[in-house]
Amino acid sequence: MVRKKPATLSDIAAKIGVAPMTVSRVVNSTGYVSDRTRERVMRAVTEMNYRPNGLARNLKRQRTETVGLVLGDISNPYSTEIANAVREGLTARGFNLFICISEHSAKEDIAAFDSLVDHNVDGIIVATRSNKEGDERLARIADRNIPVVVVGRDFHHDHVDSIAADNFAGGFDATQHLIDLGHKRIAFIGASFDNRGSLKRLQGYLAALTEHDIPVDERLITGRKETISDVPGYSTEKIGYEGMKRLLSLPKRPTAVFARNDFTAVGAMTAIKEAGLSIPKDIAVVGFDDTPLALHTLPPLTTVRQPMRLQGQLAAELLLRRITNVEPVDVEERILECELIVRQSTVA
Amino acid sequence: MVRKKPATLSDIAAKIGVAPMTVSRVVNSTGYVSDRTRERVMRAVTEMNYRPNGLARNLKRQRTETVGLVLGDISNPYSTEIANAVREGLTARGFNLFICISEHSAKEDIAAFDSLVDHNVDGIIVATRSNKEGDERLARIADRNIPVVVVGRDFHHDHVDSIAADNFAGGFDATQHLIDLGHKRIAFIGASFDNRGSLKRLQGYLAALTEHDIPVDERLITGRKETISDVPGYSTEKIGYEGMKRLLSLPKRPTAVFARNDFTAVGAMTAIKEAGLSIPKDIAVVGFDDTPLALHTLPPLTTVRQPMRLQGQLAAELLLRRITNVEPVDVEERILECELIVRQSTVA
DNA sequence: TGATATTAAGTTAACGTTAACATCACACTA
DNA sequence: TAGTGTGATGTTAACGTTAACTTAATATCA
Repeated sequence: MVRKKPATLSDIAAKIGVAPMTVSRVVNSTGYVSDRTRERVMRAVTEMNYRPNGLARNLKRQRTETVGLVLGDISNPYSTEIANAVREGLTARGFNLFICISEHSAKEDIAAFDSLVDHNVDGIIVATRSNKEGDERLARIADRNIPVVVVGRDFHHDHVDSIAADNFAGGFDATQHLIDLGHKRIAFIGASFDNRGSLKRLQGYLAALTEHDIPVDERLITGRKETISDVPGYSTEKIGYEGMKRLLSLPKRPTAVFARNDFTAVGAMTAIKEAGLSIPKDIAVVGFDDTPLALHTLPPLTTVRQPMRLQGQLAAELLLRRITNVEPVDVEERILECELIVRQSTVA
Repeated sequence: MVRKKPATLSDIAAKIGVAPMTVSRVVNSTGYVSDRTRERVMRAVTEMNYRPNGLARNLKRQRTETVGLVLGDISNPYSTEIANAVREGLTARGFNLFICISEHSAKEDIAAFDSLVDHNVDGIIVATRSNKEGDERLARIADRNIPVVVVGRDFHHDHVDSIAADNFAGGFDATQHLIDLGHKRIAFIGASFDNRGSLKRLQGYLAALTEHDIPVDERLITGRKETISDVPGYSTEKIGYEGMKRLLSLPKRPTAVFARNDFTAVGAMTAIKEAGLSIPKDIAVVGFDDTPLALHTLPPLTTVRQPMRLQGQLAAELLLRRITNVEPVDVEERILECELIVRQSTVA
């Protein structure tokens, strides 16, 4: 498309017969400029629809006042809440936020990192799941002393802060709650047994069973076997629904299910109700995340609340600390507590 | 924080005793470079952890291969789906996507536009709701011949393409469907009567009633009176729940409700079930958007599907057309059809 | 064998801005 | 009246890259 060249500082300067520097001073409200000159410049700026070229400005200034946030699948409340909290923390301090999406693939993770680095953002917050190539690139970025903070990602580096919810404890508590209610056959929906290496919620579930000498029955752990390229990365209603169907067809069905997240729990609940069973009498259900939805299921969903906003706030705070501090700062690795919210899907 | 200066082209060049241009050629795989030199450069690049400075490169090249997307509240499937579709369309063509969030306030809208323009993005897709100041700024940006496409935003400009779902027809069809089923007292949840000026779904509802000579009862239209600064902008389960409660307490309650979106519908369904009423026998429910959730409510939700992905795809396509085309292009203003999906929340 | 390509570099001058310094006029002070 | 301050500008040289041009060596061909 024919794009007439946008006006530059020099264009304005030439038009009214002053030095570009004078225009720069007006535009940035720095240094001395007489009222008369200022006004003439202003008029020209408006007339020519001038906007400073950010690239040139940032190149010269060596900072962009912009932060990048890399999210996986954005269609889940976790990403969303974090993004909002990060944004609030940053805009309050005058920083812009650019969000990049990488649908949980290493390649896209890297592409996102690179495009942010290429735009010279002042720092990066990463909230995608860990993967080998991505971690390597991230380490290289951190090596270059670009401030990086990871959220909910298993990544460690000399000067990368990390924040995560205590998913293990959350999974443990959820399962413990069901055990306390007398359940022995407790299912897990949302991942396969093979994911136990990386999925903390599943680990918590397994640990709780073990602690109470309840044997682990692999048939009770159901859900897509997760790979990094799964899209969406977030476990869905569909997975919950189908997983529950499978569980219901077992010779001896579970009396309780712990779903990996609320969406999955909702899908499971649908399957349970369709089978004509009652919640929690026949089968108790626990979710995870305490999304707004959890209040509006029938019955309302018992779930584990993770402090999503807090994670975002902290991420913004720690990143700004790194960006602003002249002195090197110590690494912070925070694990935040989760809270079991008991509702009627487990106790009538 | 102590940030040791990142290596530049010249640093590499100095280190191995060649001209910066030669390094540039290696890095960009352009022009002629001997194998020996190439290899030496490559080694130095790795050794010094060199990455080209995107600001400088883009400043020189006068393009960034980056597109900005401005979303309102990202915590709703509409934003999410559009973002994903846009992203797909762009990455396929080698463009990066930066997403900015503006919680539906004019101020933040403008801040987002500005920060994108400042980073010299090659084009902008705007999917936030219309507001006066924002529209003005957007017009100024379009005046500068920066490619702009709006999605679901009521904005018209000589060279800004626009895309939207036919929300009016969707609202009409949903209401028509309920009328066809014999309903006379049909409520609308999710906005107030005062929003009829801007809310197409509500207009469709009103038009359908009028066409069938059903008098409009303002008490049956309930929901937050919307202002631009509402956060989140998306109508929620809570609003649906509370709205339905109000409707149920009316002397003569409705026999059907059309909810502004699926979330609102889910909230309404909870309220209906809590009141011991049956869906659809006592009260029929229609939602809007056909989110994944709609399949997993009980009963499954009748809803209006709007082509979210398509909107995103088209937006990417039209924007790329503007970015790529050397010739001026005609304005495209597309209104996409919606589709009524009938499920058991209206017909048993 | 000279003419013409091809390969492999180097040089120069921007892209648009601003930090740092320089200049000059004028007012004020001792 | 010289000395100092300060207000209002201008000048220069980067920031890191690359397009466009130049140079020089080597290869190819009639």
